[in-house]
Amino acid sequence: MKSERKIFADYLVKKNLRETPQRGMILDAFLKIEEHTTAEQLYDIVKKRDNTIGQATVYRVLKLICDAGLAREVDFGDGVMRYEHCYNHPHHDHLVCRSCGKTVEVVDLVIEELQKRVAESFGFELTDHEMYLYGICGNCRHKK
Amino acid sequence: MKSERKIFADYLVKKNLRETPQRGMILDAFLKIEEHTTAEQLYDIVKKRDNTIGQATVYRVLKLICDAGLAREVDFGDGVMRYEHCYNHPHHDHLVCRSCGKTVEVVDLVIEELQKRVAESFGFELTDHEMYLYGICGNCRHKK
DNA sequence: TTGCTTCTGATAATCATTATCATTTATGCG
DNA sequence: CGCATAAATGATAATGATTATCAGAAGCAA
Ligand SMILES: [Mn+2]
Ligand SMILES: [Mn+2]
Ligand SMILES: [Zn+2]
Ligand SMILES: [Zn+2]
Repeated sequence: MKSERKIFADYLVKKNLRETPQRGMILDAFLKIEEHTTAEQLYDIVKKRDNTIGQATVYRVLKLICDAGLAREVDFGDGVMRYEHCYNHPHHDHLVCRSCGKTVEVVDLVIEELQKRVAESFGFELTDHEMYLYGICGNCRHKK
Repeated sequence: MKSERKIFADYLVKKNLRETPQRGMILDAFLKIEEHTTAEQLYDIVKKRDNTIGQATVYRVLKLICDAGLAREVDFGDGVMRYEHCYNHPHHDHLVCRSCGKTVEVVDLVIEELQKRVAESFGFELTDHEMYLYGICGNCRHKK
């Protein structure tokens, strides 16, 4: 938490951007949330502290947070972008229940290695990837 | 080609929907395209044959074609949905060049198997998945 | 202060997709 | 064949998340 603020401050300095109350408040609110969050949800939270804040600013700061390496976009394909923590949250993929929407963060090093190899076999140098596994969770299966 | 039309016709009958000139024309145009195509691109093609056709109809028929199992949505994350053939085109994932946009269709049975296992290890029954590998293709690498 | 630049919030614009609705077209029946 | 009913179409408006615009506020440098 301390170091995230430091990273963000350093990023602003490096980019010749200013540290403002809004930027600080939005960053703090984002860091407190452990779930995957939309700009709208973050806006609602920040508004409670300062109801003069504009949602355009939330979108703008969220972009800065991503650029600073503290957040990552997650796209579950429902038309709304979500954001998750990046710092001290190493790369992972997502397992999503088609029935209740529950998500689990997963990582499989063998898959990651094979992805690299597949890319290379076609002459590509892999830079990143997206993998979403969809299914029915145990809970939902037992209900039916 | 013949069998795709048959599948679509059967699907319409099963769902009590009518076979119309527009539906036939849009399906034919879609089947002729081998690339990943947007609704807009398909609309432009169909319009050349019948400039009275509406793009809402293209969207509607594209949805029918998907439901009939002849097309699949592909989301490269650029805000536009693309469609690809499904019939006689077994499941595959996509390798996309971040520089030139070139796409390669790939499939790795080991990865597919591991995906199933990862899901099961969390109590999920895997129904489907999305995997996009992003990188720099050989061409683009040599240019730089 | 005084300029100058950056930030912000309100608002309008964008853009792919969906919804609405009046009109057209197909179908089933007497 | 008319007529009633239902489905399909095309034009158009609406949607909704995100982005652009722009006038005013706030910070900074001299
Ligand atoms: Mn996550
Ligand atoms: Mn494909
Ligand atoms: Zn579930
Ligand atoms: Zn390339």
